[in-house]
Amino acid sequence: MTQHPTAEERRPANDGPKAAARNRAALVAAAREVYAEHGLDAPLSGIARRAGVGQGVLYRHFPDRAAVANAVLEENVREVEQAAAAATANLAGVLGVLTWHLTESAAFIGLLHADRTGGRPDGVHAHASALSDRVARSLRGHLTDGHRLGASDDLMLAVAMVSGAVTGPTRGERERRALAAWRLLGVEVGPVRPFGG
Amino acid sequence: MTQHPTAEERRPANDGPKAAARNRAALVAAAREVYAEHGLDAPLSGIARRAGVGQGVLYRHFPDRAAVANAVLEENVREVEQAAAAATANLAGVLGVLTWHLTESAAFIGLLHADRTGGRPDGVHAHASALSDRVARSLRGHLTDGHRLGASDDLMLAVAMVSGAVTGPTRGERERRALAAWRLLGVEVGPVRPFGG
Amino acid sequence: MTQHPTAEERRPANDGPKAAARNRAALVAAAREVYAEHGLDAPLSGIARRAGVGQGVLYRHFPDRAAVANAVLEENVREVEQAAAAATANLAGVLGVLTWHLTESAAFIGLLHADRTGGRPDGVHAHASALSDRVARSLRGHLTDGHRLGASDDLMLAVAMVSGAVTGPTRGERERRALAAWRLLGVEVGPVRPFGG
Amino acid sequence: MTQHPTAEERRPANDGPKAAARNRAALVAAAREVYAEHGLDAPLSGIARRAGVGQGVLYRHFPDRAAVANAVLEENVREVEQAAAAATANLAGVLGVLTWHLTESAAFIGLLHADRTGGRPDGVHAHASALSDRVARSLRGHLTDGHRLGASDDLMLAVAMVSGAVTGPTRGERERRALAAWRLLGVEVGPVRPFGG
DNA sequence: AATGAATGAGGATTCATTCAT
DNA sequence: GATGAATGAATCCTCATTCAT
Repeated sequence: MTQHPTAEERRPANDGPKAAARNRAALVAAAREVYAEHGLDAPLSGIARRAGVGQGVLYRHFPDRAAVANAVLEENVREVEQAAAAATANLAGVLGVLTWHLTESAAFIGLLHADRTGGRPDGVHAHASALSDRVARSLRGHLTDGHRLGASDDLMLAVAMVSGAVTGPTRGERERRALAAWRLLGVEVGPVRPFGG
Repeated sequence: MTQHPTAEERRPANDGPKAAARNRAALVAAAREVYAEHGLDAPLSGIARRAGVGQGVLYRHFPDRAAVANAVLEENVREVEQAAAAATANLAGVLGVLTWHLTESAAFIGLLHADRTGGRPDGVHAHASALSDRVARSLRGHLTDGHRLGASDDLMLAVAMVSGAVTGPTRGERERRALAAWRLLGVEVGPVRPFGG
Repeated sequence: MTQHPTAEERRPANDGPKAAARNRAALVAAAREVYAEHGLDAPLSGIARRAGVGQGVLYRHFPDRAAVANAVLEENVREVEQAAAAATANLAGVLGVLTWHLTESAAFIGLLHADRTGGRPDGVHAHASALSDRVARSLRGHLTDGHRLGASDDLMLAVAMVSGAVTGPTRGERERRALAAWRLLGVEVGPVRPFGG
Repeated sequence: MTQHPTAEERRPANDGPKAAARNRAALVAAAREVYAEHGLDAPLSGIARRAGVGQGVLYRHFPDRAAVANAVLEENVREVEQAAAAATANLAGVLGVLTWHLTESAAFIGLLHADRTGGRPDGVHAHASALSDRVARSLRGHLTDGHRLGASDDLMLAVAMVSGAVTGPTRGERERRALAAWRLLGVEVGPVRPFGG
């Protein structure tokens, strides 16, 4: 009679190095969802659980809770940068992509509020400032002479304002409010969609 | 089993019932400061400490953490209402007072983001929605025909946008950014000052 | 904001998952002792301390204080059921085992007082009622025709009465009083001993 | 225009020494109710509130929580003593009065469990032992030769057993169970009623 | 490389008790 | 003599983080 391990005995699969990347992606995705549902202060354990991994894995990939938030934001910023770098890019189009991230990602909202003094986990703030700069750089490149938001500072201020407009409402409301906000600012915005979407 | 204070020693002064009102005011003031420094999730113990009272006093005056936040917001809203009710009030003047509160009170920032779904302590949200309505009512009364923000909804959206503009920066920066934000919106705003100030 | 362990120092041993079962058992045993010494309302922290584990471990194994008490009672009831299920079981023998548990386990005393309305932590009561039923079922099976406690209700009432007789006295006294109580009831009881003991 | 204090300004009536006795009685009555509803560990503040007096008054009359419980028990015992001292008293009658107190007073239940080691506020236990002795003395005087519970110890054991029988059930159930318990013990009990009732 | 148990500090909340008025 | 606010210790409970396996 051969013996085979029962389900209870079988150790969780260790898929080797391949799994590492997969786990990291799952964690970032889970974090994005959890942040959307429970805010940036949500327990890390919930993120690990939703990602389907142990707590240890989270710590293997991210040294602390700030690193998790940064990873989520990093993704958003990178997409905006890619949109800005595209051959056919123009300001309206990039703002459309940016607006999409504002409406889809609760964590991204407030990114542009980088100098904030309180309430955010340490480390998030520091990195956020750098990310905010990257967004500013991406937009600045497409700012044409004579644009209503002539100064780069005005442009980022406007982004912060739109961000304020979508803070709070449920996801469904956000796009409507974002577009209304841009309209109040007299700025033309391209279709609200992810880069390449 | 139950408690045994262990402290048969001295006991800090008990200023009697007279102190009640004073303590409540001290708590609200302390909360305002703590919120500004550490955000709405700051430990209640810190608020009590800064107010110079025991933890129990805080709970005597406010049943839960939402009640503390509500008390702080209530003060802000009341001032805006008073400004709106003044005989000589006009929209620009009321917005000036409103803007002052946005720049001075971190807790007030985001009040107009009432429908937010996550991350805020329960109960804050519910009351915030009502407070937001009171602000809307106060402003609406002074909205003149043909104003750039003709619809009341646009007006509150604009307030939320300015709120976004001042979220994050240190206090010194806020007034400058708030005024810049109103300028981008093409809205005239009176002097930024407290009601009666 | 959140936690900062402050303790970059040493850290007690973590015996790994193997310890889980051991810890749970240690907690139940510790709870039994603590209940005996300080009653059902004793602080959970004391139970964790006596079990030699951190507070968190207690909460990992038992969601709330009711669950701890239930786990302790569960053990008592299971032993009675096993005694009743034994091939050679008869009423006197089962009552002997039951009596042993009454005299040894302060938490078990009062289990049969299930409908109590006040003073017990919520949840204990609910489960206690079910446990009481299991005891009743175990005894009923051995109730012979013409027994002095002919009705099953009378039998459980008698158990409650004996329980009352042993409530309070120190452990040494309990067995004596329990036997005296059964004698007053005119019921024959086998040797007072644990099942299999 | 004469002035009269508004309701807000009027200080609570100070009815002088007369009120003292009234307050004490109100506190004991309130304690009895609160104990029945929430158990012996109920907050003292609730007792004061239900008595309609400030917390300070409670502490004026009773030095600590044990004193409150003792005062409640004292009343019960005194009634039993009075029943025992009555000219026409006999054992059945006194047991009827005793039983009434068992069924009516949650605090009285368990009094006869005097040697209990844990869970009760310190000081209750000590006094309870003395009270228990007074009950024993009251009953002993009416124990006739040849009674089923010939020894005084048996008599008090029986009382403890009946006490166990009524611990837990809702008030409505208690009298029924108490009578059933006495029946199982083969003891005749007079009408269950307060002394003089 | 993953798991998930354990630790333990921190923050919330509740009362017993004191005391100025 | 009464009131009820204040104090603050104790307990509950929740996570961030570590680490044996």
